[in-house]
Formats: sequence, structure tokens, C-alpha cells
Amino acid sequence: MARRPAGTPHRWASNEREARELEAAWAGVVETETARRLMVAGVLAFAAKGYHATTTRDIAEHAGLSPGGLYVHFRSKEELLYRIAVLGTRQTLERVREAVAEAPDDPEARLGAAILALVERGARYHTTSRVIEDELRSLDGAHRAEVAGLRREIEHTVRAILEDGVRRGVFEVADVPVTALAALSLVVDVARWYRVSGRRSPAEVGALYAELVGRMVRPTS
Amino acid sequence: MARRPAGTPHRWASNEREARELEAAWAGVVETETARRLMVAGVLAFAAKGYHATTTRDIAEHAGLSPGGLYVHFRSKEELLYRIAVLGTRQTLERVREAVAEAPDDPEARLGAAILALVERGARYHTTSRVIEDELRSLDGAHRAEVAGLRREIEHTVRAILEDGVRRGVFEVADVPVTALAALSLVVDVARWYRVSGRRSPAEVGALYAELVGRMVRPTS
DNA sequence: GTCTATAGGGGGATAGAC
DNA sequence: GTCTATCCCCCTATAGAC
Repeated sequence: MARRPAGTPHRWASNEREARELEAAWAGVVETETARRLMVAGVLAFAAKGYHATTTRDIAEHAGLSPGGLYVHFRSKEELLYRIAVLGTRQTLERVREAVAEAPDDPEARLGAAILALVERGARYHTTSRVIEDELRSLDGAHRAEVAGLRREIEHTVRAILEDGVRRGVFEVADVPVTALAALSLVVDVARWYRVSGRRSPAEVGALYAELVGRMVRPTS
Repeated sequence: MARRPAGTPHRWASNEREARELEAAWAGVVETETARRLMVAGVLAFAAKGYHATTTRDIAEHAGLSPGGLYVHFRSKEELLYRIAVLGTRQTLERVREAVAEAPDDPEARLGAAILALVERGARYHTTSRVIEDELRSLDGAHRAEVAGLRREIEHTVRAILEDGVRRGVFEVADVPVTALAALSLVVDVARWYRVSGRRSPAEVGALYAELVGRMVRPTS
């Protein structure tokens, strides 16, 4: 696959687990195997050095291609980033919608399900999540707007649950938009600090965070 | 000061208020006026385009210098970023310590004071805070380690308050380290979404956030 | 679809005059 | 301390053979 001589340690070995999970999550969604491999290589490289500090040679080499090989599959480096960002964000949106739809029709249960799903994903795919978060600004105007739109849908999903809970009288919230932002801050920032080597699994952090957010909105009596 | 022809709109006009506040906050701390102007220009440029996408020519021009003028005051572009990051982070640490020391000896009051101070600062200096947050990885190893050490001291300050509250029985927390991280996530992420044009002042967001964090740790009973 | 080779532009940092 | 001029490397993207 890659053209490194056997035994050469992989530059981004610490993320091999996430790379494998990405390969699985993106199989059948990205058009060719090589394009998918380039996108995974892009995630690892952007995470390690940032988009602008990463060269197309880095990415191509990691995917086992020659320097120019990337351009058969993507128009530009920016398009590669765009494809990563839009796919990752769309899958997150789908996941949170699914989690909410599967939960009982109850604001507390739905909020917990949404937070759990978002945190679990942010921890399990922390490398990908962080790249998308950090490199949104590196996207072209139209591409950035598209990804920002998907993010707003995620935000809207959470805010709608809060509004529903307030309306039904089961949540007590001083400022719904700010509280929704706060809940999303918790979720987003997991990708920054989460380490696979830490004490808590993604599901455990998700459960802890669902409880923290629950406390933020429950009536204090 | 700057050498733009009169009437030319400033490229980063939306941050002029923060630029002025930075000039004041960094007066007397940075050795020369020109070095300070370069650091402020660096903050604005890095915020707009990111560290790697910003050229030393951009920064120098904005500070009213010729292309090479930066190198009289800083050894490299990286050193300029380092000076920004270490100064901004140290001032944040000093501010939160001061706020905690001034609060009564009571975990709830101290936690509220710490969160209020951190959020207020993150909102008021959101451009600077965000640059430091986003560009930590662009620092050299030793520089990054130094700034990370200062950040850990901030984190430690918050965690110590949580531990104290649990010890005294006034806080009820399932996992102190994770809760401390969550509190800091809220604080850090304010810099990402805060807009001067928004409905809430830095102090108002600070008060709302202090209440949210208070709810996260107060006994539920 | 992949390769090798290279065009073409940009930008960090320095040299040397004032 | 600031300027102008420029070195020199690197990197994105393309051309053209296989």
C-alpha cells in the first residue's frame, strides 16, 4: 500500500485506530479507494501540522502516491479539505438526528441522547473532528458556507430541544441561545482534549457530559 | 502611524476596539512601541487568516514597516507568535488568580469568580484568545511547552477549587478532572463564538456561564 | 490512473546602504 | 532602526509519457 520501506515507523502511528475507523466509515461513500485513502491521509496530516503547513507531497506520499498523484482525484488541496469537512460534518448531523429520533419524546431524554451521541463521536473521531473544527477557515467562501450550514443544523437540533423543554416546563434556562452554545462548546471541545490513552472511554465521557448538560437545564427548585 | 493612504479602509477594522485594548494592556510590558505594534498587527492578521497563511509582509505593512522591518524586533515569525501567546496566556493566568484571591474563601464564590473572570476576558479579548488557542500547535516545541505550562496552571486553579468544594461537601461532582475540563471548555470556546455585535456583554456572558458551571457542581438533591 | 519533471509564484529571512 | 533589494527554498499545480 504505502511505499515506505518495511519497518519504517508510520509518521502518524498514534492515530492508526482512527484511520481504520475512518476507512470503514467512508467506504462506499467516497467514490474510489484511492480518493478515500487520500482523505484519510489528509486528516492525519492536517491534524499533525495544520492545513497550510501540510504539503500535497506529504499527503500523496502517505497515501502511497507520487507527488502529483493527488490531483487525479481532487482539483486542489482545498477541495480535499472540503470533502473531509463536509463528509465528517454531515455524518455527525445524521448521527445526532438519529440519536434524537430514537429517544423517547421527552426533552430530558432527547437532550441526553443528543449530547451523548455528539460527545461519543467527538471523542472517537477526535482527530477528524478537530481538523474540521480548526480548518473551517481554510475553506473557500462557498465551501465554508456549506459546512457552516451543516453545523448550524446541528446547533439548531440542540436548541430546539432546549426550547421544547422550556415550553413544556421541564427545563429552566436563563438564556436558551447562550445555553445551547454552551452545550455545544462542551461537545466541540472534547475533540481538543480527548486522548485515547485517557481514563474514560468515549461512551463514559458522553454519559458524564450528558449529565453535566442535564444539570445546566434542570430546574433548580 | 500606518502608511496606508488616508481614507483606505483598514483591513481588520472590525477589531479596532480590541486592537486598542491590546495596545493598552501591552503598554509597558513589551519593550518598544514598534514591537508592540507588530504584536498587535500579528494578532489581527493571524486571526483573519491563520498563522501559516499570514505573511511577514502582511504584518510589517500593517504595523507601518517595510517588508523586512519585523526582523529588527523579532528573530522570526514564530517568535512573534510566541511572544503573543506567552504574554496573553500569562495575563489571563494573573487575572484569574487575582479574581480568585479577591473572592471570599468559599468554593462556590471562588468558582464563580474564576469563571466570570475567564469568560469576560475570553469575550473581551476574543480575537487574541482565539489566535492563541488555534495557533498553539504552530509554536516550536519549547515555546509550545512553555505556553502549555501556563495553561495547565489555569486549569489547575479551577480544578483545585472543585477539589476543595468536594472536600468541604459543598460540591457534588462525579468526576473532578473531567468536570474541570468541561468548565474550561466552556470558557475557551467563548472566544470562538463571541461577537461584539451580539446581545450579551462580556460581563453578562460571564455571569450566565458562572451560573451554568455552578449548576454543574451543586448537589442535585 | 500513475509516473517523472517542471513551471511558476510566493514568502521567510538576510545584506548592506542610510 | 529602517529602508530596498534579493537570495533561496519550497510548494501547488500542470504537462506529457507510459
